[in-house]
Formats: sequence, C-alpha cells, structure tokens
Amino acid sequence: MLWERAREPHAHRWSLPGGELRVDEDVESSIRRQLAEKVDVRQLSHVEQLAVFSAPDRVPGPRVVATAFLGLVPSDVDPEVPSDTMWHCVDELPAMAFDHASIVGRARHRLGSKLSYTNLGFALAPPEFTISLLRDHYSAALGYRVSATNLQRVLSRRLLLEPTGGTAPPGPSGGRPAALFRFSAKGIKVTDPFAVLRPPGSGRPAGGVATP
Amino acid sequence: MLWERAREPHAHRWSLPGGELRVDEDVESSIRRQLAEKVDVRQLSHVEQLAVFSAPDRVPGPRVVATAFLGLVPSDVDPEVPSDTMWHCVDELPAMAFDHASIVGRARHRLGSKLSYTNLGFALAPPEFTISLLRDHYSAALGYRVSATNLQRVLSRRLLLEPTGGTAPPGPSGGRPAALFRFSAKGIKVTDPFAVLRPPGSGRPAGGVATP
DNA sequence: CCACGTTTTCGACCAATAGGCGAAAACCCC
DNA sequence: GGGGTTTTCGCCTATTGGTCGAAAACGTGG
Repeated sequence: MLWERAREPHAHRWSLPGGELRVDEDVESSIRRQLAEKVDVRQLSHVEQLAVFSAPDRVPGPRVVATAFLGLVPSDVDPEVPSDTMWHCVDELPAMAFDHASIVGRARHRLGSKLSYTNLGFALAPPEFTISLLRDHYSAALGYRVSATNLQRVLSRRLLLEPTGGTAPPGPSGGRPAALFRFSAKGIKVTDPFAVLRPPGSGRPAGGVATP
Repeated sequence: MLWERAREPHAHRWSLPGGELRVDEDVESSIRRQLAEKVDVRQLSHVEQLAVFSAPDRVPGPRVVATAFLGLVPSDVDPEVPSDTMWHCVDELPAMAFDHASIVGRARHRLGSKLSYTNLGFALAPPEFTISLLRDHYSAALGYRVSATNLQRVLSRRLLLEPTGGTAPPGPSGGRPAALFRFSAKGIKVTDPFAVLRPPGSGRPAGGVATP
C-alpha cells in the first residue's frame, strides 16, 4: 500500500506509509497509529520489525532514520483508504520515493522466508479459508507454484489446520466444493516459528541438526 | 561482552557496548566503530540487526531509541578489552542496565534459530576447525547436546564442509586425531540462509512446503 | 611393547517428512 | 445423464535426520 507524495522532495512518487515517532510511543505503536490515522488500516494480522534504514543520504536534507515494518492484512479485508493511497501489486510497483523500493524488497524476502518456517501464511488468509486460497497466497508470496496437496499435508502434520466442517461454494465453472479450514492455534501464536531445531523432548524427530 | 557503567544512571551495572549514532554514518557503521574504538573488537565474523528497542521509558531521562545488533566473533580470537569490559557466559549474566537483559535474550533466541536454517554456525568457529569444536559451539548456543555424527552429515550433505587434509593433535587423554575442516563457500556467504523453501529447479527436494 | 581407555570417524539401519502422481469425489453446465 | 472442472485422498518414492555400534587412530601405564 503506497501513497503518492504531494510535496517535494520526490513529489508525485509513491512512498510507504509512515511518519514520525512521538516521544511517548514505541516504534510499533507508532506505525500502528500511522496506519490507523492516515489510511484507516487497523486490522493488521501481523506486524513485525523489518530493519532500520539509516544511510545518511537516504533522504535529502536533515538526517532521517527509519524503522521499517512488515505488516500483513488478511486478504478478505479491504480497508477504506484515502484517494491518494492505493494498493499495488508487488510485481508492478511504480517509481518509489527515497529508499522505499529496497524496503519493499526486504519485506518480500522476509515474507517469503518466513512462510516456510513459521505460521505466517495464516496471517494472509481470512479466519476461514480453503486450501486453494491458501495455496494461491503462498504462490503469490513465493513467486512460484505451490501444490495444494502438499500444502495441506504439511500443514496438517504440523497440526495447524482444523476443518470447520463447512464447505465453500464452487466457482462458476463448477468443481467439487472446497472444505473450509481455520488456523488451529494449539498454543502456538500465528507468528511463532516452528521448532526447526527441536528442543529436547519435543516431537519433531526430523528437520534440523540437533541430537537432544 | 559487557562493560561496567561508571556513572549514573545504573552505575556499576553491566551494559552492552554501544553509543550514539553520528550524522554521517549508518547504524551498522556506527556499531562497528563503537566496537573498534571503545573495546578494540574488529574481527567480527557476523553482524546483523537484531531489533529496535524504543520503549519510551527504557532509559531514564530523555528518550533514547536503540538499534540492537547481534555480532559474532570467532572462538579463536580473544580481543584485548579495557579493564572495565569483560566477556561473560550467557548462562551466568550479572545484573544488567536498562533493558539490556532483554536485548541479550533476543540475541540468544535469534542465534539459536538461525543456527538451524543458515550457515551462521561457521561464524562461531575459526577458519579451520574440527567437528567436535563445531559441535561444542552448536551445543553451547542451542543449550542442549548435539551429535557430532549428525552435525557432520547434515553439513556435508549441504556441501558446507571441506576437509583441509590436516588433522588436529589429540588432547592430553589421547584419542584419534580429529580431521580439520573449513567452511566451503560454494558461492555462498557465511550468513546466507539455506533455501528452506526451494526455488524452482534448485536441488533440495525435501524440506519445505513448495511444489515447484 | 602390548593391552586399555579415549576420541574420532564411518557405515548401517530406522523414522519422519516432502514431492509426485493418479484416481475418486463432488460439483456445474449443457 | 454426460462432459468438464475443481477438490480431495491414497499410494509410492526420495531425501533428510536420528540412533547405534563398530572400526580407526591416538596416548598411557604396566
């Protein structure tokens, strides 16, 4: 989500939403406030620090240090945004202001990486979803095709999928109705990493380098 | 590595090395400068941003925002440090100033996580090392025992170990002399992550959720 | 100098996970 | 009801990680 700068420097170029840190808030509160106040985005399913961008000349004029965040919104919510703000496809980004293009690059890389070893994928989907929808999100974020069969099996083995019992109506071209699932938080927060190196006694025999 | 604060606030408590960001440097240059100037640590095998700590009351007095880093030094180098500075075992840390204890906690967590899906383990070891040494580093960083057999096989399969041909002399209690290895950087930087989700066409059939 | 303990190394075997494929199920439209 | 479409499920294979035990290579003490 980008908004078009009205003033110099870099007028008419697109930039990431953000703003100045107040003295009475931390950086996460700040970015949540900016998103809520300026573009009315409040239903963030995931927020995490990305990195600090601090090159002395990243912005013309006085030095500005930015703490960049990766924020995700479920694909079913479509927040009202002001007229100077627009959602863009990450594959077709316009010219961006300052170093914001590299920030987006870092965010994409981080999202792609974390999809494999965390539960972050669920932050992209609505509370109830079909495997096909989830696969489409994974494919979009990763940039290559993902098999629904495998995705379902892998996530099921990790005890992350819980069938709701309901089904989604098939599309206009027919097809078997898809089963609906929800994210099964068995004591695991959405953003927790899997135990890639299993701690002693946990139930993940394969995957990692450990020998408890 | 901590140094003991001489002045209030939090006098006599231990704190992480650091200092103020100058206007002509970015945060990584800054932390490298601080480490070089103040404690003469220059041979960092790995430096990465950890997180921004920005709670308004994290430091008494005027607001201070800190960008915390994780920095690693190979286990064979032992830099000269000033008299008020000391290396501490992470399992026996003294009372620390400000929020530095939580920073260390985050660093430990990050290191432990990244050991499994990156090559970061090599940043802990000297250029030539035995599997036992590497295992000890892994065990220390992870907090539980790691099998040398497994470690060698896993890293070998990932093409990260390259035998130097030499051997290390056995210890005072005898034993077969250990073979020496070096990190085999086949175009891969020490800190690069493994391809946990393999991009299409790469040679990593198992591990991950993808189906290219 | 030869048995003994020690440490490392290697091979064999097992368990668990991921990927591929095809068939069956359940739906639409004509 | 037949053909096309989409989802789901079950087999099979490949690769990885974990365990175990034996063999190799060393120092030491009798």
